[in-house]
Amino acid sequence: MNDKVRPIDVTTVQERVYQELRNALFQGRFMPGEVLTIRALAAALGTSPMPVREAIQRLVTENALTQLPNRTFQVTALTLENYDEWIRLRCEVEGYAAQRAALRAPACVCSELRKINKTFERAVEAGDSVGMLQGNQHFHFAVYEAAESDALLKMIGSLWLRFGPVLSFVQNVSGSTEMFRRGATVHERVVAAIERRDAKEARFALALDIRAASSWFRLHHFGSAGASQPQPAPRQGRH
Amino acid sequence: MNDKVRPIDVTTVQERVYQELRNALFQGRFMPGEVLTIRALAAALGTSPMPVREAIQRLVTENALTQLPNRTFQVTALTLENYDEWIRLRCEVEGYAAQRAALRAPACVCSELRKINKTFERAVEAGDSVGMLQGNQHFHFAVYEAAESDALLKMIGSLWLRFGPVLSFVQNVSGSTEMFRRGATVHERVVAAIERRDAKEARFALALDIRAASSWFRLHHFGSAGASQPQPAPRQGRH
DNA sequence: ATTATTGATCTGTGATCACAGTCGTTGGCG
DNA sequence: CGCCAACGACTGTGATCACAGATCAATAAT
Repeated sequence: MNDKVRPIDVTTVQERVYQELRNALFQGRFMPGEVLTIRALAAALGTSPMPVREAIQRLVTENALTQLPNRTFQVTALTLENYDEWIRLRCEVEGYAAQRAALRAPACVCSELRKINKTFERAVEAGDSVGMLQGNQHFHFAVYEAAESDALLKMIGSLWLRFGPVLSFVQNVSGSTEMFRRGATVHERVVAAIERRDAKEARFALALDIRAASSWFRLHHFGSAGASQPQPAPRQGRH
Repeated sequence: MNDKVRPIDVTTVQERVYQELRNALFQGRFMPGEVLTIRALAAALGTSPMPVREAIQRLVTENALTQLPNRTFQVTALTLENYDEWIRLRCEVEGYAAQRAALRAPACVCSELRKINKTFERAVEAGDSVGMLQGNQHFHFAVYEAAESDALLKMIGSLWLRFGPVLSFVQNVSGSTEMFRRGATVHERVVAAIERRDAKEARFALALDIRAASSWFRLHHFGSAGASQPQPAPRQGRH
């Protein structure tokens, strides 16, 4: 019977709405601070408000959306005050993931990572801004998947949700090419560290990548004023 | 007019349900693997099913509850396979919080921490098992609050949610007194490190505390061997 | 006596409705 | 001309209902 019909999607409508909103946030299709209404989303998604409100509540729990005192929802806007806070958290958690990947990843993933980074580099040289963002994201998550921890991967995905809207803002800023080009170099450094199982260096290099990109973002997003440099050196975890 | 009436709770019913369930999980009032039904909870809480399902969905996104393929909900049961995974994550994240606390905390919080730890020690010596758990939790979160990061605090709370049910299981295991007594000693080591702003040592000591407690828990919860015993909760779920 | 089937009951899910707030606009009054 | 009040069009929230799938139990058939 398997040759006659194929399995269909049996997931909940609410789950699909959640995934759709998540993807949209990831790809920066929403602006930071943008107001979302349940009914409008329901109409756009072609469902009733019911699944949408549950999906929205889940995103609020993840801090991807914020509920104002008016009880209206908006895409969480990173302020200058808590921007560095989030970046440092990312350095810790994603650095740990890289460290774990260096200890666990089989050798074959390194060539895979290099291939992904090559695609990323091509997008950079071509000036394809959406390709850059996607390539960068693709590389990072390939590393995190190599850490082989569902819990960790989920946590990182939750962290990235808050930066998706920021990306949308940076898409059309000139000068990003140079920044991404340096990023590709650091990526190679990460892969090399994973290849020789140097967990400490993998962690440092990945945190460096985040820190470099974040300071560039901060400069163009908030302006230079008040910009405090994140911690001078990454702290190594002990085991 | 302020002297005639006092402010009342204007939060959403859904929010209150969420907090109530969260507290219940924190305090280990639910068994790992216990099955929860929306209607039963709604009746127990005195509301309609509507706020409950939203609260439950939020807890599912936090991995505090799990939705089976049956689409029924159960309190997430930590298996031997992913137990260590969660513990290592906790060591990283909570260790980072301790490190941050060491760098930021004003001196006055150290005396506060010592006071909390003293209360904890008294509960240990008195053999008050719920007092031990509460005291331990109280101390840890006092440290994490000293890190002064809402995002971090929320993330840690989310991590602890999964260990609440485990605590309920360990409450009536003999020999916990000795374990907690050692914990109080390590707590003191954490405070000392924070006091002299030794971030590295604070991180190490706090991770040590988690690791020591977790290996003790694992021994009594899963048994010494790799064989994981069937979950202590009722029946349900053959999938 | 044992197995298979059917029926009742309970599960989550989605839609719809009612309601109480909030916001913006428009109308009328000073 | 400017300000304020009232109205109307939104918002999220909670309750209720209808329905499909799953579970369990009792009954019927072998």
